[in-house]
Amino acid sequence: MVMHMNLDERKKKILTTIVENYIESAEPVASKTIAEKYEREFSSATIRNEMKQLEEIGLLEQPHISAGRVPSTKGYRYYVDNLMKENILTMVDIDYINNNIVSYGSIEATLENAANVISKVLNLPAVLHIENKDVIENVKILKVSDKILLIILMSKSGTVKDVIIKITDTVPEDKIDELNKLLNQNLKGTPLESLPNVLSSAINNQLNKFSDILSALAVSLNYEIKEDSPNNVKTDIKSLLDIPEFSNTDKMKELLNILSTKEIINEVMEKIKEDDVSIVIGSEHHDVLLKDYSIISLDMDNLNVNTKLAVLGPKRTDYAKAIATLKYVNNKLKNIFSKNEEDVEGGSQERR
Amino acid sequence: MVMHMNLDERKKKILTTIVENYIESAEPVASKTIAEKYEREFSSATIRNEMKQLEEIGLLEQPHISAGRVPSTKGYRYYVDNLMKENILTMVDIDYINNNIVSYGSIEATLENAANVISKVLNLPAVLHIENKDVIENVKILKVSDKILLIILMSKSGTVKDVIIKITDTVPEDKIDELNKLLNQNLKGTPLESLPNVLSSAINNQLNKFSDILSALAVSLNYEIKEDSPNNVKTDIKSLLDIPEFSNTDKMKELLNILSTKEIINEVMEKIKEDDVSIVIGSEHHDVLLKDYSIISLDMDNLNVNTKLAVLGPKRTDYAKAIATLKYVNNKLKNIFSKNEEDVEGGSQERR
DNA sequence: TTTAGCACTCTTTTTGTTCGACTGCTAACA
DNA sequence: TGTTAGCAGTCGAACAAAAAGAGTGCTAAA
Repeated sequence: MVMHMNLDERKKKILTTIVENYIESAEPVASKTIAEKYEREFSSATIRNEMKQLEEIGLLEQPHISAGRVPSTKGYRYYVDNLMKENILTMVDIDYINNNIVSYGSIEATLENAANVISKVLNLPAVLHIENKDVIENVKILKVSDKILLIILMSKSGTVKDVIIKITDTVPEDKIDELNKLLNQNLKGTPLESLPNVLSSAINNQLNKFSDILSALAVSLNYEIKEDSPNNVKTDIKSLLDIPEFSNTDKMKELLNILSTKEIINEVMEKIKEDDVSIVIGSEHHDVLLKDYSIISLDMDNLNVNTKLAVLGPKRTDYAKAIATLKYVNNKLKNIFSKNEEDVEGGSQERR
Repeated sequence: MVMHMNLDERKKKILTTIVENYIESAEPVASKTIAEKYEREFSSATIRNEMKQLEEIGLLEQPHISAGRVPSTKGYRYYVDNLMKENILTMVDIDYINNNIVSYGSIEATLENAANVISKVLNLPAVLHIENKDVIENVKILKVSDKILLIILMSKSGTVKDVIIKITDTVPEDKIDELNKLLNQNLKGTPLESLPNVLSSAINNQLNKFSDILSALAVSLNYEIKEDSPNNVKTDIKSLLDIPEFSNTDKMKELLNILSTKEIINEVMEKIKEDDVSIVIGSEHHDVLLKDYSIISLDMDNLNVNTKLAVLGPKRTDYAKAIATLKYVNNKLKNIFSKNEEDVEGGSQERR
């Protein structure tokens, strides 16, 4: 995907200026603006000539003949691959991140919070995709009181999920022991994700005499998993409305539509593969609906959880800042998770 | 608040038509439209005379001289108090509600889901306010494994909250028993809401030798409570954008602003008192920011949880449908909760 | 009391005009 | 050969004027 093309220094300068100017202002950039920026190192006429050539090789576009130039998808690509300088986050952003990236109870909650922080810093929607590869190691049933059972699911990696079940009739101790044994046999090695399915098929087969207890368990787990599976999009709509690209209703609807269409987001998330920040710009997307959007994403593996985090914005996104933010947050998260690993990872229970 | 005023039948007819027409179309209603609707039972000129009188008593307004009429706040009020017929929900809506109002694990989850359903049916933002008056009855600590403790909080009403705590150093059995005793002494009778505060002050006093365990508990509870306290607003932004009142960016921002301003929403929620559906229209609100909005709300008490559910819309809201929906959902919820009560209430653990 | 009809008002839509922002090109210049 | 000043040309944005349309209020008559 990396774009090579031999541009002379002046063309690089001009392209850089146009991209960065447009990212900031959302207005097409005129030759005069560039000439002034370089204090008339070259005249606007010269720049016009250069711009024309840049347009011919497809790096720039002109909304209409009497307008300035705007980067094309190829233009952004060239900029991202060759011209962009590393962004240094402002102290404000760094402080915000430092104060807000913290460890919550569970890995999931910690990551959700991180997605929220990223969305706030970049003022763009952040999409979080968590794939929990953890499998169940051990099941424990405790009788809390006469009519309350506690089922504790411990996973291979050491995380714990627990569910409280209220039952109608008292169950004798030995029955509970039996169920405990059976559950261990049936569930050991089951990935957390497929737990509800495995459980419901178990209810229909060997374990049907415990169907009361187990279906209560299934309902509760199902709710949790149902909750998480619609892609986890974090964004502040109010501030999105301030972005010129989304300040009209139709564009806003388009964006919301993209964000709520599982298929689109899933396809995007699945394609994230590299273990670093990756960027897909406008028409580089497979889906035409995304032709005006860019996605900056990060693939990170923490413990047994494969996490993908993506930020969706207009093509005119501050790529450098987005990358810097994702990387910085990622490092913070790595610290948190590795520290937890040392101590004894996690703080408490899996919530939300 | 109920409005009385002697209108003759024809005026009532006309007012009703104007309100209902405007609720449906969002366009000022013209005399001609009304005349046609009644198949020229009376001429448009007659209706114009009537409309003028209705305007004089303050029930109608005219956006400008050559426009039709729009109900004033007083007009809506008169309609709601005297003219409105009971709405019969469509089969589609009833089916949707029947299929989606179900009991989830906890009361909170069930109510949140209900708020979501209401928001979907009415296509308006729904605000949920849960005030849990339940107090802690009993605390139990279980040692799940060497480094994992489970703390179970049972409330007076029988609901259960539990938290898993991972600890660094193994704690001997007798220490745990001691902590358990102390916790019971300290927490019994504490309302769930003030748990984090009580806990953190306990850490600073008698219980400070268990601060490791207790602060982990506090963090986890804090997260939960922090999550819930920003008022629980359920809405689908995408479809809100289709409502004429919110289809421009500024109005949308205003709405989002209202919904995210705790003070406004809290004040509104606190005022909800009657044990039935109540309606506040436009300028009847204390807060001028709400002058273009109406709130239809429901106060329901389930078990130990005082629940208030409000729907916020433009003044041009379909009040009859809103009322019908709230009532219908409320009945469904009452069924669910009373059934749970019988069986053994709840299904499982408190989640989310 | 009702109503037909018309003058009047105000908004919305359309059309026309001007203004300004840029470019592209040409011709001159270094 | 590359650079630049200058100017004609293009197009959008802003503004103004004109026309169309929607409704009312009022008058006068039924």
